[in-house]
Amino acid sequence: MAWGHTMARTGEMMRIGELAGQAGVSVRALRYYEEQGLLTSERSPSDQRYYTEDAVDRVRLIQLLYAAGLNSKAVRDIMPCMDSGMASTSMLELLATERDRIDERMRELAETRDRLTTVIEQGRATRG
Amino acid sequence: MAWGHTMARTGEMMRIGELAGQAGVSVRALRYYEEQGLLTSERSPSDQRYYTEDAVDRVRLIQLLYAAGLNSKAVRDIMPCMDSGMASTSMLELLATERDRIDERMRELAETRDRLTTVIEQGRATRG
DNA sequence: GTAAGATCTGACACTGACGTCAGAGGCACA
DNA sequence: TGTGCCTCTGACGTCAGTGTCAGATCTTAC
Repeated sequence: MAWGHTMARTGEMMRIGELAGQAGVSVRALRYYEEQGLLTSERSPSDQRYYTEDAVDRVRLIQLLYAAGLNSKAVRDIMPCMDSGMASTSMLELLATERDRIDERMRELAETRDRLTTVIEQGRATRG
Repeated sequence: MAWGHTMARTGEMMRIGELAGQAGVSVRALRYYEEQGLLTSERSPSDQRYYTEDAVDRVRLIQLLYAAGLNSKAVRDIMPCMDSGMASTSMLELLATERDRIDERMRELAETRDRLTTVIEQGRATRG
């Protein structure tokens, strides 16, 4: 599976279905991520996408960021620093902003959970 | 503002615009909540909605539950127990399930925040 | 009584992250 | 050389939580 000089790595690469399976997302989602500029792929001469193992972690990170309430644009903006570990001052601000947003969401979640817990305790007490 | 025997409370009531303002949501959202069975209102003879003060907290709770990732149906299902403090066994299970879901979301958020923090620290170290 | 603003009921628009389908082509195995 | 599964692009569908608009009615202030 080496289609010439365009290949980056000679290690085993996987096609989109396998990546989807390993990362626990749909094939459609992966194509969508690529469309949004969050994920890249090598293409075979017949335009089939091929990925390295690294892509699995990357996809999981994307999912984490989505789950944290970031949208495609926000994810696209911060992915470069997540990759490189390098960040300009403005990037650092962006990262800090997103982190603060996550903290805020965690506070809200904690409040909601506490309210649910209260009701649960109350209900258990009521019915012995 | 007493339109007869249908009125529940003689205390001051507010119209939809004021509730929206106090609860920090749009008028449209309030009508949607009612449509979904999450919020009720007294109606004047000319079909204008009137709310008591309690509605403010209720709307905030709805928002909290939405923010926690519950959809309309889930909110509708658990609101009765939130109101009454009473819950059947199956209701308690439902509440516990939702609480566990929230715990899981909090864990994910914590992980994401930690990863962001790592990158931030790294970036700060890199540029002094 | 009249003008201004709030509210009413539909109903269609929109956004984001996909699902789903159609029609065409690729890959592997016999 | 078929056959069965995978993948491709493109495009429309979905779902939730609204935004927005139209046209009518209500309320409030002067």
